Amino acid sequence: MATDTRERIVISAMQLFWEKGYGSTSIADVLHSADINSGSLYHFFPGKQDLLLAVLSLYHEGMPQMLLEPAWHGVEDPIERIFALLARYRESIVSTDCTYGCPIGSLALEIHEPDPRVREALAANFEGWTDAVKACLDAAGFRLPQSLDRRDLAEFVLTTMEGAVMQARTHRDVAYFDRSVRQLGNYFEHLQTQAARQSAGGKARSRKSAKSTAQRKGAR
Amino acid sequence: MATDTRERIVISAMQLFWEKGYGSTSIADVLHSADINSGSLYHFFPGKQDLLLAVLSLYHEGMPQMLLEPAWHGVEDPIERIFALLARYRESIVSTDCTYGCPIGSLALEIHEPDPRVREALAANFEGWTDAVKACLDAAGFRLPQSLDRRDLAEFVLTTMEGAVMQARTHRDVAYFDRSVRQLGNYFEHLQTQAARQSAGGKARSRKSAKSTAQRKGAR
DNA sequence: TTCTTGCTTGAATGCTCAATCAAGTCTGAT
DNA sequence: ATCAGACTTGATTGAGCATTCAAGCAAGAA
Repeated sequence: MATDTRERIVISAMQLFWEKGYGSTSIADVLHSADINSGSLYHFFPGKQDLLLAVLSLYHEGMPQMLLEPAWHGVEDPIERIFALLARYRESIVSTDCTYGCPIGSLALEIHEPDPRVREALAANFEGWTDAVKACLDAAGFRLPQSLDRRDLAEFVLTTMEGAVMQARTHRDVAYFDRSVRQLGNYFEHLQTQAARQSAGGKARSRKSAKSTAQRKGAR
Repeated sequence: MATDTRERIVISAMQLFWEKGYGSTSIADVLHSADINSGSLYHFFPGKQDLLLAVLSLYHEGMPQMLLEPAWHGVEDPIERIFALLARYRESIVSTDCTYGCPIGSLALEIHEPDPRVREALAANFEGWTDAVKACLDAAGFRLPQSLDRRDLAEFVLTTMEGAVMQARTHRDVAYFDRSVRQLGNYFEHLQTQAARQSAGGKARSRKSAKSTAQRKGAR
């Protein structure tokens, strides 16, 4: 069936781009992996780049089912969910012997002169990721300081994940990932004790704590 | 002169790998940029990969002069030096219209099946970077908690830089870099107030604070 | 049955690339 | 002056690449 072929192509490409990168994956690789001929591929996709766009779409649209749901299964606490998400990436690093990393991050750094549509698709993937983390941070409510911008922190979680994956892959050692995540955990603990202190003090002097909410540093 | 040619080749390759990446830079690009013929290049380097190794060596050996000294000129405070280093990367992002990032990070994620020597050269560059940051953290002495592992934090600074650069490049917007660095700054402030609290309390109950030093979480 | 449309086949095209090599030139030592 | 070794020249090779295309197939509509 036609849909089936198209799907096989995209899945094969997704896997190969993850393993070998975009540039090092040839169309012939995809054809072989999906067990089709070049004509079929070019029937569905004008060129290699459009195939990349389809892969990035699949990552974006599949994020809830392919990434978030498995990571969050059985985890309800919003802050735990953030670290469960990071743990999911850890598993993926370990299960590939520290050779593959975050597919989006790898593509983002590999492609130096991206077509605007590719760049936007990459950015949309990052955006979706941080949105998911931000939702957790919002759900954490008063456990985090009110003065804290939750989107900034969500972006920082992504920053940590990507930087940590990069080092683990380069050193072929998950411990590099673990140590960075532990530092992020330490930061979260600091933030939570700060929030606890503020809300404890806030009951005594509620007018002042209201002021500190307005005090947010970075207006976006 | 011979040395001159070799140097021109490596400098050209360094620039091109940064701009276009390793895979997208052809030998012909290097030949044109260095204004030489292929025979000369292959006289000095057995192949393209050896040229990459030479570039990575140059980054590694040139780090003090090419990166640290300019970044730290006029900055003495060790913690300020860390953020001055990050500010240097910020400049480089801005001056390339958010198109280029950290050359080492880009290469680290671009090259998927690296020759062991390439992987080690990349790792050595990261190591050199974190060593430099760790030296700052060591110099910060009691301003940071004694329970804190300074190498872990140094790695976390690199993590932040790489992740922040990646996002700024992908979104073509330095603000992403700035926000992550600001979060790191916030973490540093927390650490410093924690250290201040501990050392203030430590004077009163010095035996207990000695215990908290031994309490370090992550034995490496 | 016949036609149309969506899909498939796989050889062919033309290009780019890393790497090679035989023939040189330049330099400094003897 | 002669020679050796270091370096340079630039055309050439051959492999791999993305993409094209003419020809075919299958299945539902008319």
